[in-house]
Amino acid sequence: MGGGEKKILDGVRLVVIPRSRSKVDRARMDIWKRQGAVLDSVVKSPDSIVVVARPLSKAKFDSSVGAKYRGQPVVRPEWVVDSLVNRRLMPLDKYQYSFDEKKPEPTKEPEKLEASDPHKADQRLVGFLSMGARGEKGRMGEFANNAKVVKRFEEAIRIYELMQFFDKNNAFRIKNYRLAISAIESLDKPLTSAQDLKQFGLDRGGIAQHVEEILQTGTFSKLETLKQQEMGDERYQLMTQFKKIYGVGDKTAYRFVKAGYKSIQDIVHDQEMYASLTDAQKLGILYFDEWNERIPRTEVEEHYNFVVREAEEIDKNLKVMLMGSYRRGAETSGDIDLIVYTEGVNEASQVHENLYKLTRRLQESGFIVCSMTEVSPAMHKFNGGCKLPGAQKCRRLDIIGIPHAELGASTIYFVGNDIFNRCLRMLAQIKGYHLSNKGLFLAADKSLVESFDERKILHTLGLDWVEYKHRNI
DNA sequence: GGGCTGTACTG
DNA sequence: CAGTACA
DNA sequence: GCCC
Repeated sequence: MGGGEKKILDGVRLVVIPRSRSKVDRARMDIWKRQGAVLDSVVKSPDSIVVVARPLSKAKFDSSVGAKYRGQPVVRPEWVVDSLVNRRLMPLDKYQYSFDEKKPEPTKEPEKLEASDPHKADQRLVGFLSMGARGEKGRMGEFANNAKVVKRFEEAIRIYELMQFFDKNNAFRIKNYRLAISAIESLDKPLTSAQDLKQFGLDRGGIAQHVEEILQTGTFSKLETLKQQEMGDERYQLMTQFKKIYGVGDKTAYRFVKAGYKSIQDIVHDQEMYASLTDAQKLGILYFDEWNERIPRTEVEEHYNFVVREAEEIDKNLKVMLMGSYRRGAETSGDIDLIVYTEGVNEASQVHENLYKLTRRLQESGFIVCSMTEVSPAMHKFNGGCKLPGAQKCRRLDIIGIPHAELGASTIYFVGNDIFNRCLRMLAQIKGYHLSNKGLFLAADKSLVESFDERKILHTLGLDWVEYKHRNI
């Protein structure tokens, strides 16, 4: 994060209509402001540019912009986005908003990217996304404060996660603590005050206060309160235990706690309750121990090699790739994540059928021992369990079948981690795109920008390549 | 007070 | 549709 | 927790 580069929108007055307070719109306008734009609610100057953020009728337009409208340029938001991406103001006429269009016609590709400088993007998100690309984490001693704050926040997260089963939803609080942790971990210098987190926008607000408290007093009063609450509440420990059963989320775990169960045995012994469980949950109980064990990296590779050999027997062009935490370099994984595709095959029915063929073959060979999803010629994905020949342990196996053309977007999705994906999707939204496992699309008309080339997807979002091992955010 | 990522499957 | 899962 |  260098700073001090010229602001692309310096002095540009924008009137954005309709006014919206959605998170995405806000984040987007924050970026514009940081790039020097002045945002007005009404036209205040002959130079004002009216940005129509969403399709709008002429009547609405007239009432929004009001009497002060003097024939200013009226453009689609892509004008601003493209100007930022290209680091210069784009010609307005190409981006004219017109009321009659059914779909507001967006620019196809955001032209050629002249520079891919994360600076122009939401600094906070990009800061997190480039985590790990930074300096060595040597000089451990100097970073004691960083570690201390991270540890406290992690403890708080753990307790908030327990509490949200019973009380209100802490998910977004938890998310923000996680983002703060990522920010601190990406810092290339010792943490001495919340000011050090300015580049992430965390130099004021609740998180900043907590950071200051921990740095100055070594204590974190909020955490102490949380610990008090956790202690002496057996329900929390039980919830955590029950939620480790595959297929059991918070609602079901809460049901178990309400029923007074103290162990998984209690669930099985209650015939009525057991009968009410889904097949997946019953498997989750059956394989409780094995599925909560970590799988060594080398064993993940053995499973992969087995599947690859079977796939080759079906069709030389049937490709299998290892995804998930393995791809991020983890020494152990919770499950085995595979993508399968067939060279040159994009048609949905064929994609599904090829996944079906592979799954059937793996079932017949005895590798797949159980399944949580229906195995049919129309399957999109497989979730189940597998065992290597002669092995004792059943491992969780996920396979998704994808059109070859979607390899890049699918890889982003399936390599993860989840937080990385969420940041990326958020960043996409802010920049007027929509990112899913199927591809990167323009938000305006859902037209495909890129799905095959992972690099291109990141690049279009203003990011340089992010190594898989740096996606653990 | 309300929103906060996006998709697929089960029952 | 709610619940759960996947990243 | 953060932002409007």
